[in-house]
Amino acid sequence: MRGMSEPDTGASRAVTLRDVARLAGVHPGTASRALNEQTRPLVNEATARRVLEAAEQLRYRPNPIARGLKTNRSHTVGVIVPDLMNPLFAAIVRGIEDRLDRAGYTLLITNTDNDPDRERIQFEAMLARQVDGFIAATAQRDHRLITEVVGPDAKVVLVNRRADDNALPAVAVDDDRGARLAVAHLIELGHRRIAHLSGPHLLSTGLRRQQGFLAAMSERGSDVDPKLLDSSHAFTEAEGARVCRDLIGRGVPFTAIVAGNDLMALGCLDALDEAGLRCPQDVSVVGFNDIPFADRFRPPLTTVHIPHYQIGATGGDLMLDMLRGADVGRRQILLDPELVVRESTAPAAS
Amino acid sequence: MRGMSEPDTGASRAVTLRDVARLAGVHPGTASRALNEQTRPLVNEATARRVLEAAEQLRYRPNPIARGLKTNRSHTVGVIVPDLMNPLFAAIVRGIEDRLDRAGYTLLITNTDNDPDRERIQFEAMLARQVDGFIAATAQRDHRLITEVVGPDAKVVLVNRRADDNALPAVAVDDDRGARLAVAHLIELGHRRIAHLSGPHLLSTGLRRQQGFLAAMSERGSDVDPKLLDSSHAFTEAEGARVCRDLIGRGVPFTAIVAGNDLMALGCLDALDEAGLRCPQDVSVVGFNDIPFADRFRPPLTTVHIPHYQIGATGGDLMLDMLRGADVGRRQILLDPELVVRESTAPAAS
DNA sequence: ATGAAAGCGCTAACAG
DNA sequence: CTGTTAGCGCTTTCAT
Repeated sequence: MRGMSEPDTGASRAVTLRDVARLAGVHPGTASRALNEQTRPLVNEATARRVLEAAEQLRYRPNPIARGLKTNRSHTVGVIVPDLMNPLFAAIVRGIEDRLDRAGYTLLITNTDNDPDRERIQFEAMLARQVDGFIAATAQRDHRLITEVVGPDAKVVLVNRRADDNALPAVAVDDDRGARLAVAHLIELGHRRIAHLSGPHLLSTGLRRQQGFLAAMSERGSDVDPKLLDSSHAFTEAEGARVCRDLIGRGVPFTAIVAGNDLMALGCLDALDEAGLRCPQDVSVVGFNDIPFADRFRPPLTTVHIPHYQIGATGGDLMLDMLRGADVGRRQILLDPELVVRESTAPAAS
Repeated sequence: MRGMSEPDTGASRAVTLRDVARLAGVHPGTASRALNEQTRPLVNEATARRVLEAAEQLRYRPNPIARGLKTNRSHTVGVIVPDLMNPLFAAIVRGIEDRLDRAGYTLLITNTDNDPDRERIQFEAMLARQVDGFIAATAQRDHRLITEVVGPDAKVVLVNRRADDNALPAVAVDDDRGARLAVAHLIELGHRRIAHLSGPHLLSTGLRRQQGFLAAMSERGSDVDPKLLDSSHAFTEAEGARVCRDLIGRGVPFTAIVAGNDLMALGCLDALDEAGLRCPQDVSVVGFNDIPFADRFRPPLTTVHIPHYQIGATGGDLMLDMLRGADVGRRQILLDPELVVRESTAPAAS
């Protein structure tokens, strides 16, 4: 009868706790206690050693699935980002991974492409998979979507985003300060007619940067022509190009643009180019985020640097705190942005 | 006694199959059958409907952990890449994710930074987590590391890499053809003294591209000066710069470089710049991969385009085939590269 | 200090 | 067609 095809999962039956226990000549319960850091003190030292050795010898690997079923913890954390192909989020995820991995957690990573439906589905899928917590970089300012799906007392931390009411712990950059940095730089270069093309106002990074921009401009006595203000539907090159084309089409003069982020800045460069305007000779452009390769672009992009990796790492730490049962409340960790001056900005053409 | 702090996993006890069964007035076994596509035909239609409704009403979400423990399948696939921050791999992962997600699989993604120790650890961790299969973009030409760790009959597919003996199913690009495309282009531009700075020869992409380069050169009657050949320790900007500096330092004249990949090409640009050589006026540079933003670089990079997303998607499909029990054997799927001419190449200075 | 036994949530073999 | 039973691999009372 052999040769009958079995389900064949590919693995030659894994060694289980019982195998270890048998080899060590103890009861599985004892083996479990010996193998577990926490409970090891409960067991005779010599016995423990025997169990450890048996485990070693059999190359025993505990099955976290089984453990999770019992303990109701999966040692898994869900990470939800708009798009991994955006180098900003890739970097943030690396930061998260490094911290969580070290603590024995595995990541479930997923992209939403900023589609709320997809986001909801992904949250639910992760919930079903029993993740112990969520780290989200997709959140809208109004975090109801998340809260509704995962419930009020799920462990959630936001990265590179904040909720309006600060109800969710978050690690982000001080967008207001970042925008001010950009404005200050342009003003120093002699620019007065500065446009701001912001990201979607549903996102904290879209709205707050605009608020910072507006505040900085008014504090420096520069009125902002509303015609020099617009916001995109997404933080993408295509959307950056679109709003920039609109801006140019309005015929209102301007000598500089503060873009919602680097990708939008890239779109602006395209639109300017199409219109025969050169950067920085005719129009200066400032981005936001300082994504990898920003220094390689043509021209190298002046932009507001944010500590990508650090945002992720700090977010990971925050999640670990929560996972350990700490009450982080509605902690908001704001990291500092920094202006990086490169070649997409120049003195205003007078 | 209430108020005693319990483990508090954050979730208010999830609704289980028993709850559904109770509400529908059936035995949990029946509920299970009704809920499962596969086994639904086994149960009375009316009963099934009742169960489905109960499930709906309670917002029941099956617990895949528990299911997995029983069925010995986790519906999870491990994805191992060198570095998600490399836009090439981010794109490949998106391709994988789209296919697998659609089929109900969840991804465990991890980076190795090309560290074999880390790679081994990650494979083991995923194995412990009971993944149903592995998709690896990290594999060395000698795949022993993988095979040793996961065993001979684990389900593995390689993406953007191949094993020397073709023992592992793989989705990759025809590196040989890609390299030939690059050489043909340069020769047409009048270049004769062409250098090749390849990636690590431990990786198929490092070696095969070099072989293609060599073959193309000799077929076209151009001898290759061994002094114009070198290989790096990693596919990175830093390594590209290093080998290019070495190349320049050797004092052997050359007018063009075929770089192991785009990142190395970027490093070459840096090294050329340091040496006061301009690209493309003095030296032409061709990359490989056509990573996102390659068209934005200074100068826009002439490079061999490969279908990133498609590699991932096809790899995902291949994995799904295996997961469904198909015998894919040692199938090697080779996708076609395409030369994209931009501004980092120009006619040879005579 | 250790063994016994129950059970996490689910599926599957077996009855009926 | 449906209920019963057992058990996936592990942890955790409860005894002893």
